[in-house]
Amino acid sequence: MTTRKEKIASDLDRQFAELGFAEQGVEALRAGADVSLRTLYKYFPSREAMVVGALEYRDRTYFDWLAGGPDSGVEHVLHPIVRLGDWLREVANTGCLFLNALADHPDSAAIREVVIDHKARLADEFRRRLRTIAPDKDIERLAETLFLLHEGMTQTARLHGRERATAAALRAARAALAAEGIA
Amino acid sequence: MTTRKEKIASDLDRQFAELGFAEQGVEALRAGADVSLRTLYKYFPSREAMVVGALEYRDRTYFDWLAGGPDSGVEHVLHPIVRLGDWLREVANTGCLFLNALADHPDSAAIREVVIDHKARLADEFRRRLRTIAPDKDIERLAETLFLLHEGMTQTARLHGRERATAAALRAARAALAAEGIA
DNA sequence: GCGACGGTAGAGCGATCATTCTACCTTCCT
DNA sequence: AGGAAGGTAGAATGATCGCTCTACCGTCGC
Repeated sequence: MTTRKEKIASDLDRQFAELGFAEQGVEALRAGADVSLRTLYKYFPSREAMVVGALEYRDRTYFDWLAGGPDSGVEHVLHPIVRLGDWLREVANTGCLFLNALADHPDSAAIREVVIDHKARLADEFRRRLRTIAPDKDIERLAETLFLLHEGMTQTARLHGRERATAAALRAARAALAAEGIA
Repeated sequence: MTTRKEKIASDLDRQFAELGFAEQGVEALRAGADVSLRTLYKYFPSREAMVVGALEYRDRTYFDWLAGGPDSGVEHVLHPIVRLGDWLREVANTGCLFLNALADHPDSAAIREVVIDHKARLADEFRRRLRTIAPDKDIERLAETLFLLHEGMTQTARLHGRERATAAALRAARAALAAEGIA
């Protein structure tokens, strides 16, 4: 079931991703979501709430999108990085939506919180997957490395292109796994 | 010799780094640089020019700052990553100034250009250093990987802390070098 | 039929922004 | 001394912003 709020949040997310945060006023967001200003403010009572709503929407859909793929082995661990490559192909390549939001609203505690939550969830995803292939090892350092590669890939894709960034991230990830004696 | 314009550019850079781009109006920039509005506009005739001026200033100083350190071996190659750790300690930890500028002004061709130039120069720095330790190898893939780690480290430092991000980047860089049979 | 309800359109408000302009001051060359 | 050059302070301007408000409309149940 898609609620009306969910539909609007999806439109907001798409607009922020395509056009950035700074250059997108509330009136433009309203037009893009095809609702009246009053209705928009009913569900998101301030511009900041619209940004938070869009980020929360993307947080939800991103982890759904991550599901599937190989369910064991090294490929299972590397799947979020491969999948990020697909994501970067589908959406406009303007870097990480969460970090862009942070850059545009450095003083908003609510936005900072949702960004940190999303990134923490992503780091946990890597830990969870690593434990499936190395249950008796300390995988914390590897999890940090994979997270770093994931972040770097998003930013690098803007400058070096998606394919080269993905390949570099995967190469480095495999080397890091090998260096720790995994796979 | 420090020109007046250079001094103002340095003040702009500091202010953008500490407080971000979005929340810093021209009047605040003027106060921070301790000049009159007219003088500020004389050297930087628009707000966009102020952003470009600050980025160009940082581009210049960053490569000066990078000089020094070990002048051969793997440590020479990894020096930009180590040095980035120092940089992240000195300045406010708000991510990469260049990518933040891009996030805040997605439609400005001038800003996009200076960002891309800076990042290309950084990638070249890694290529140059790699050639000193592996003159007869194809180091392009390694250069891409080191660049990716550098970018990822900046972003990860905001969330995982500077030390852990630096350590993860260095570990992954050494593993990548080893995987390619270097060092 | 009709009133309540939940929606729309869009004008209006106050604040803030980038930019320009006026008026004055200091410094230094001749 | 005098005047040009180049600085200052800060008010004025016009545009834009986030947000609120008024007025109106279609669709229900009864």
